[in-house]
Amino acid sequence: MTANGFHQHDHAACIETVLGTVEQACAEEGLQLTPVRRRTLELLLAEHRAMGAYEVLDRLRDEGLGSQPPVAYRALDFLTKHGFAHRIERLNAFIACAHPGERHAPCFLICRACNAVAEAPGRPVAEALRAAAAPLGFVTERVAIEAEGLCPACAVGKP
Amino acid sequence: MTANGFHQHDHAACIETVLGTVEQACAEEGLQLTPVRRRTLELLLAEHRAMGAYEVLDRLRDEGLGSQPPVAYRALDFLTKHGFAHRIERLNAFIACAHPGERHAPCFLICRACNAVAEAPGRPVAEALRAAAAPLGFVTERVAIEAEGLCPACAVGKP
DNA sequence: GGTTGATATGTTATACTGTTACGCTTATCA
DNA sequence: TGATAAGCGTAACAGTATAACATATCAACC
Repeated sequence: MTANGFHQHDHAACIETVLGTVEQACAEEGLQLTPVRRRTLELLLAEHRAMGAYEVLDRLRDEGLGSQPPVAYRALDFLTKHGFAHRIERLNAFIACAHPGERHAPCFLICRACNAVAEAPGRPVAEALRAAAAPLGFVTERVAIEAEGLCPACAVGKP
Repeated sequence: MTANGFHQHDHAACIETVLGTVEQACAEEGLQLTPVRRRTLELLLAEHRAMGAYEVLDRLRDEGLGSQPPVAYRALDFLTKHGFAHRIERLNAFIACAHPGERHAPCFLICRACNAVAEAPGRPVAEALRAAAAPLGFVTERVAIEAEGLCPACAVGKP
């Protein structure tokens, strides 16, 4: 058991579930979940936090799965492009998607104290953003919605 | 006249207005609008677009106002900290605030074609984000809300 | 006047993040 | 079988950001 979305949960089971979902999605869409890509996703899932590209690269290198930055960036690009992972702009880091398969506009809550990142239901927020953009004639394609603050655990007793 | 917020406007007048507002705000709050800080703000205002820190630094260096990265970063930190400029996470860049003084949760529209950045009314979006975060026990302190897409000018004819 | 503390700046070095470019391998398919 | 595309390996480099330490300035205070 470890923290995810600020809550305790069965970590191993959640990894299995997500991996299975992603495998299925790749099969259905003809995407190649190659060893590097799969292992990268597994690393993100195992950590259950936002990881920098170079942090991922270090792990991959340890396992003989690529030693140069482009290897990690390509894998992360693949994962983010297909919604299996997300990029946290504020942290220049990446996190495994908590709900792969579901078409969702993610929104992230970043704890400034412990760096935990939770994925919150972002549909209403994304809609509000689109609504704000439309009057200006702006065509919204992607959104990055991130809140920084304190997670429940860190909010207790910390100013 | 040049583009701001995807619209034409009187550029010189808008620079004057903002500078005046910021000067007043600094006076009232006892903040030091030093030469480097003031010039940095002027640069951002004159360009009326998101500028990278090193781009700002190059200009400052040309004018003998500091030649090393920390100089630019400190000035930009000061401006963003006090709401006179904003950081665009998606671009690793900075832009002068269009409405200094007004307490506002900014939300940005970034054109992926011409890189123009507009500041849109973000209050409803920020509120929606807070509403999404609260049930998880997250205490929101700052928000970064950015939309990427096409501005009105670039949306015409471009796919 | 001199001291002290707070704030801002100057400077060096370094760390972190991301991309370009090129070549090789493999899989696929006409 | 040859052409094409996708993925990976590698080297080199470009862009972004900070740590650490020195210096300067100025106001408050004794």
